Amino acid sequence: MRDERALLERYLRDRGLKMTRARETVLTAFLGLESHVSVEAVIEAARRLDPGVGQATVFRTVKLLVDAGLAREACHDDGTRLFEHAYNHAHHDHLTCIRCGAIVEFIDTDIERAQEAVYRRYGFESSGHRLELYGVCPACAAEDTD
Amino acid sequence: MRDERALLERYLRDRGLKMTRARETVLTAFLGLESHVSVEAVIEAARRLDPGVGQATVFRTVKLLVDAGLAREACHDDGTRLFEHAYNHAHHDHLTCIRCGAIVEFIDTDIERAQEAVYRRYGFESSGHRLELYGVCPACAAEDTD
DNA sequence: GCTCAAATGATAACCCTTATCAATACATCC
DNA sequence: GGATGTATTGATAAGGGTTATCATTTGAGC
Repeated sequence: MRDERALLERYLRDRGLKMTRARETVLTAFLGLESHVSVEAVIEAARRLDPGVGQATVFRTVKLLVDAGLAREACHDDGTRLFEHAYNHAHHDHLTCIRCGAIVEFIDTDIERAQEAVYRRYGFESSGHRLELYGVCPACAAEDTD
Repeated sequence: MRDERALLERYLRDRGLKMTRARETVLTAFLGLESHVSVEAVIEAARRLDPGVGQATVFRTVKLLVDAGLAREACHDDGTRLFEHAYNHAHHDHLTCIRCGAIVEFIDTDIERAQEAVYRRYGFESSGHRLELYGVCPACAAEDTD
């Protein structure tokens, strides 16, 4: 939390922007939530800390957090964007259960390596990727056989 | 085209739905377009065949095409959904240039294999995945060094 | 052909997100 | 510490893409 705040302050200062109470509230709210949160969830959390926070401000601040490297946009399947922590959270991919929505975060070095090979094959410079695996988790699969 | 039409007809018949002129128009329009089209593009193409087609109908029919296995939803990064052909189009992933938007379709058996290993590791039944690699294509990278 | 449910198209509504703008708060300079 | 000028705020409206509503039309089976 201390680190994140310092990171955001530096990001703002470097661009002539200001550290405000609203931005601090949104940052605290976001850090207190688990992964894969919608902006709406951040709005609710922020208003528990300070009911006066406007939703436009939260949208703007979440975008700032992404630019500052504190948040990262995750999957957005139904038109709603989801965000997750990016600071001190190593890169990972997602394995999602299509029944119950459970999300497993994983990292697989074989996949990463193979992706690098694809970049080389087509002469692209890598700048990131998004991998979502979909399936049925063990618990939901067990229900099917009951 | 004949196959696709037959496929759609069977899909509709099995569900007590009807093959209509509008649905035929949308199917023809969609099949005549290249990969990664927005619904708006399908609307334009459909209205070139039959100006009277309503946009709500195109949205509904594209969804039908997805359910029938003729179309597949591709990436949707800016809030707009994109669709691509799914019939007689082998599974593939996408490598996208973040500068010029060029899209390379590729299939990599190493990645596919490694994904299967991830499913096994977590006990999930596979039901599909989405992989988008982002980078800078050779042409755009060359411009940077000019 | 008749019948009846499904489908259409025009329109309004919906959701998420962004723009507008007067009022306010912040950081800097004195 | 206080004035100054710009960034920021929050309320509201607007925007874009998608979906719901509903009277009218169309299709498939009898």
